Formats: sequence, C-alpha cells, structure tokens
Amino acid sequence: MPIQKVTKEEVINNALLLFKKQGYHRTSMADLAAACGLLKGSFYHYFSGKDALMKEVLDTVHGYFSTKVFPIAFDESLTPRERLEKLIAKQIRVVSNTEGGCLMGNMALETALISDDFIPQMRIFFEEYLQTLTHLYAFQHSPEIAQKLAQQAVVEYEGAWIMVKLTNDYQYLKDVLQRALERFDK
Amino acid sequence: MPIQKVTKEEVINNALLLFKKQGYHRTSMADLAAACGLLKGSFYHYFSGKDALMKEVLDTVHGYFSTKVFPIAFDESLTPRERLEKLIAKQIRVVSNTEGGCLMGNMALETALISDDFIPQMRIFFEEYLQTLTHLYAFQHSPEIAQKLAQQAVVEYEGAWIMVKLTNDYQYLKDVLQRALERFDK
DNA sequence: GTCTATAAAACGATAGAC
DNA sequence: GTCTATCGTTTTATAGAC
Repeated sequence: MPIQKVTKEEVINNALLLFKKQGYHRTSMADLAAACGLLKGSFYHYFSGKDALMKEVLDTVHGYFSTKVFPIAFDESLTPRERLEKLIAKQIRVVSNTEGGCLMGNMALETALISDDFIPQMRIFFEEYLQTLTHLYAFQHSPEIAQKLAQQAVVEYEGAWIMVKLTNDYQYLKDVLQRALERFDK
Repeated sequence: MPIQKVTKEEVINNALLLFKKQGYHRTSMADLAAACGLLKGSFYHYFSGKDALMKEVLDTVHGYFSTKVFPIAFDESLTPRERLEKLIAKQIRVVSNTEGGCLMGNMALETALISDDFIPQMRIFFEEYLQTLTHLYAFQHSPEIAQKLAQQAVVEYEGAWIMVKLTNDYQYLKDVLQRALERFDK
C-alpha cells in the first residue's frame, strides 16, 4: 500500500472548515485539495465530485449533532431546563470553534433556490433540531407553543450568525441562548 | 449615437433579482448580461466589474430602505406601534415580492469572511435598520431594552429567511412580525 | 506482479475582463 | 467576440506496500 497522506475523515474535516468559511461556490476543488496537501486531481480518489463531497460533509455534521448534541435533550440526569441550556450552549461552542458559523444555515441560504441536491439533508437536519427543542419546551408549554418556541430559537440562532459574521460581535449569540432559556420559564 | 437598449437602473434591478436568487459567486456576468438582453462586453460600459455592480446594487437597496421603509418609523400620523407594524410588514412584503430573500443578509453570510469589499455598506445598512427599530421600541422601553429588542427583531427576520428558503413556509416570517409587535407592548 | 494513494497532465467548459 | 485564467473533471503515470 502506498503512503496515505490524509484519511477520508481528515479530508471531510478540512472541507468542512473551508466550506464554512468560504461557502460552497467560492471554494474550489483546488482549495480543498491544497488544504489537505493534495493536488485537485487526487481528490477524486476519495469523492466522485464536489457535490458528493459536500453531501458527505453535511452527513458528518448531521451525524455529530445526532450523537453529541441532540441526545442532550434526553439526558434524564438533568432537568429539562438544564438540558436546554446545555444543548444550545454546546451547539454555540462547537460551531464557534471554527470560522464561518452554521454550515447548514449557510448552505440553505446559498443553495436552496438553485439546487435540489442538498435540500433533503438540510431539511432533515432542521426537522430533527426543531423536534429536539420542541421536546424540551413541551415540558413547560403546550405542544403548539413548544413548537413555536423551538422555531423561534432556531430562527434567532441562524439570524444571529449573520450579524456575528458582519460585526464580529458574539453577543448576538449569547443573547440567543439567554432568551431561549427565558422563554422556557415563560 | 447608439441606441441605449437598457438604462443603468434597469441593469441594477435585473442584477438585484439574480443576486438575490443565485447569490454573488454563483451569478456570472453572462447570467447578468443575458437577464438584461445585453452582450457580456456591453456590461463594462455600465460597470467597471462585478464587484462594482454589486456595490451599486447594495446602494440601491439601501437607498430604497432609506427613503421608503425606514421613514415609516417617523411618520407622526401613526402611533409608534402602528409604525412598527407598517414598517416590518412593508419590508416583508417588498422583500418577498421577488425570489431570494434579503440581499443584505445573503451577502453578509456569503462574503463577510472572504472579502472586505461589501462590509461597509452592509454594516451601515444594518446599523440604520437597528437604529430605526430601536427608536420605535424606545417609546415603550428603556434605551437599552429597546436596542436589544431591535437586535432581536433583525436576527429573527434574517434567520426566518433561511427557514423560508429551505421549507417554502412563509409562516416563519409572519411569526417574526407578530412577535416583534407583541414585544412592543411587552 | 497487483493494488492503490498520489502526482501530473490535460480535458472541455466557463469564469471575469476588455 | 476574444482574451486568459481557472473551474470541475478525467485520464495517465508513478511510486510504494502487499
């Protein structure tokens, strides 16, 4: 076996960083390959194309949230309110850890109207996210109100990233967390 | 004297539609020219380049809001609450009138981290927007609370567009308007 | 020799600019 | 329309591990 410079997981991780920061259309295969120390042609040993790579990146993000973030909502060692705080705080921390904000939101805004390729994955992600928050808010509110509060939290979170990107002021995200908690207690 | 087929204003308007729907990097000069019925080359008679065109588009959007939307907040024939409702409703109606949502938000998310070219214009737009909403909320709240409520309204509005693009469900925007009004009365 | 990760080169298409 | 550069992609070649 020849020497492997990067694993597929590393490629996906590097691609995630670039796609988050630069967006999908602005990021070239050469950019992605260079971030991995490869030439762009070599990239096609791992992926059939740019769109297939993005789909694997989206799957990776989804998988992380499904295993590391959303389950917080069902951790019975915590109160529902503690779970809500831990869940949103963790999401903000994880997503803030690298540049570019929320890949799912970025991609939705960049591609939803010009390509169907990524819509199913993005829709499923946000559906699960909304269901998770609705489950928590339902401890203190009716199902209908809980759903609206979940939608409000997601909408605020995604919008806050736009303002953070523009102003470099992370206070927008801190306020989102605080308000999401205040609305839990009503 | 050659016949001028399209005015500069028409070019800017057509570019606005395309940029809103397809984004900046995905929209080519050929796309823009075709939408105006021009040859690519003719485009550089109007604009020195793609970035200069976008700057004029952003100026046009800013100009529209400065003259047609933001002044609603200072219309003394209406109550402050009526102004708030009219302002947000008008913005939603105007922006929803064509595909693609809010150009300022789209551009902030797409370009803020990879180019300084458009940041000043976008920052000024959102600053004026926040000041306008703060002015209205200040009728019923302290200046500090009013500012936070304004930020919340903007963040919700921009985030709602992400969900609308993804789900085609405009209810997200209607809820933004309703909540912005509820928070006025506290 | 066989397999495979990478390099290298080149494809057609399209980008922005003139 | 024409330019040059670069896009995403494909193909061929090389090099090292079995």
